[in-house]
Amino acid sequence: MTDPQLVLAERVQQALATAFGQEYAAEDPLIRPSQFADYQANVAMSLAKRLRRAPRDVAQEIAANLDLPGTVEVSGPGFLNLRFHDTWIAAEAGALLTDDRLGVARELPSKTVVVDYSAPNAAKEMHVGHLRTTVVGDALVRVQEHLGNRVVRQNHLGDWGTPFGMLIEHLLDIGEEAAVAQLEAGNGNDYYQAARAKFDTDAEFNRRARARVVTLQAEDPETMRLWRIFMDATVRYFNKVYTQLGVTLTDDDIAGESMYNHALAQVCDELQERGIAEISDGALCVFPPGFTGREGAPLPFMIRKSDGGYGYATTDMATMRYRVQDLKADRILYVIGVTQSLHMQMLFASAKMAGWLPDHVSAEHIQIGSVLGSDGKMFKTRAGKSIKLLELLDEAETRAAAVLGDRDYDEATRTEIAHAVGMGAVKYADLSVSHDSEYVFDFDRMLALTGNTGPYLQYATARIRSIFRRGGYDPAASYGPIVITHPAERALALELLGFGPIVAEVGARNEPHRLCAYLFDLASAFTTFFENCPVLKAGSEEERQSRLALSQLTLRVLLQGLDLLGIAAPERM
RNA sequence: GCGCCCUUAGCUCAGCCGGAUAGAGCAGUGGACUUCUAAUCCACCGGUCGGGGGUUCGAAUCCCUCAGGGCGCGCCA
Repeated sequence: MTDPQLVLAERVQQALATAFGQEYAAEDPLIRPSQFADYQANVAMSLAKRLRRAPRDVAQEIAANLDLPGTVEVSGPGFLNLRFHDTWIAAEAGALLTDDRLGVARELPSKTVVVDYSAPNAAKEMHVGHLRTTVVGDALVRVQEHLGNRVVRQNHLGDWGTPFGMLIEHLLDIGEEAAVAQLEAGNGNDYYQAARAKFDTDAEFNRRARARVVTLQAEDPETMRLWRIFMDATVRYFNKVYTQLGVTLTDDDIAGESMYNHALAQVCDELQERGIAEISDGALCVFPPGFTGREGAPLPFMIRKSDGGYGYATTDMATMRYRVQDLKADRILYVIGVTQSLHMQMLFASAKMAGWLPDHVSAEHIQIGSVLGSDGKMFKTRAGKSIKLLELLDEAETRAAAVLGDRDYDEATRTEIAHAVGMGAVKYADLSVSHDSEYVFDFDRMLALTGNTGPYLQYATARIRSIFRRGGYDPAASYGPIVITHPAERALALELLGFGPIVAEVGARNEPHRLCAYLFDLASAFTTFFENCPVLKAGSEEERQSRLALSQLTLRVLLQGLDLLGIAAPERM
């Protein structure tokens, strides 16, 4: 199976070399999708000036030397309209039938990709934003693994720091059992606020909380026991969210801030000794070049506060070193909110100064945009409180069940479908918009069965399965060969060839929304095919075999694509 | 004050490594159901791509500038 665009690029480059000399063989042929053909090449116009010839002449000359499994025509000021032969498309699509990777190439050489995502903070509210970093991160992880890379998931939990003093004291106040119950139930927010309120108003509690921070830092056994009780209960809640969502994170992927506690002093000492960090106003800071704050003053990346405490900058530096030196990362993806942009830039710059982020390692901040309510502001309830994630997910399933209407399913099947559709809707909404843009959360829109939604794609797979079921065919059996006789068959087959390239692109650019757009286009192409080309009632056995093959391929690509997004597709809807 | 991001159809968003007449979904209007799941489809309507300037054969896309909005900016993480 070959990427159509690559085929065209190679052929056009050959033509360039033949027509204008070997030095043009590596020229980018500027292959782009076209509304007038399958693809177009725009290289003639960009080359015209250098060749001192009219663009149209250049285009003519390329066309004359072009050897294609298709046709070429010069158009407009110098566009090359490229069109494949039907037989070529049919043969390439046919090759997918026996390719269990559906045209997705493995990345060679394989890389080690560390993906930092989800990272809820146990000492802060977990909100819809965490849902998005989790969902997007998990999709990126799935794509990277499918591309053959070694993926190391890192759930950088906020599980350490000064707030844990008051959180532990509050646990003692209300009792371990009550605390665990509250945390497991996902009421960590209420828990935090109760602790906070006492911390702010109750002098005695405040004193205890501060003292508790000290024993925590010293890893006093009893304090550590309490801390573990708190964290275990909290993690059980996180896991509930992950399980319901179908996220691949497990306890093995937890690599929270506490894990780096021991490295912090050494990080600071080393950076100070090497002159990379300096004392400023009593705090130890790195001043990476190019960052300025008020009045042009250099902006500090503070790795030790003046009171000797450490902040997240310190932990992040230790984390970077660990990922590069111990995990042997080739790429590190930080799937973190866009609001952390400046911090990330300073982290990367500081780590480079320290030599902990060498040039051959690529650290990338996958900026996650905020999720907004219908009022265009941060997604909250009317009371201003954050919405609890489990409640939100449950509501998605309830609404999904309602969308299913009165289809004739038994209760268990119904629940199962509602679960898949509800989660698919929520996840697809997070994934189908470019990850760095904000978007407005809207149940009605994400659960719609029409348009670019998860349920629409799931429904598309259910319909295809229905064809096989109705006809008594097995979608896993082999069909074909593929013969193209109708434009809708042609368009569908060509679309199928685009799966491998789009997955590679998503892996390279970390942009799952491109896969969403592709799958939606594919589903649309299938619908057009479905409307125009009877499968079971095809005119001949040959035609039926061909159309079954196209249907089977579409189903497999949709399922594989949805799986890469972390979305399950029910057999029926 | 400094820095980053955003502004594309009534709404929600793509497109932004420059390429032909700027796309999709929803909403609106008009069609298509004795069906391979009509919950799916088709067509139409709808935009001076925030304003202005520049680079270019060609700009939604690159550069400058202005306006409006968001976010961040030494001791929270």
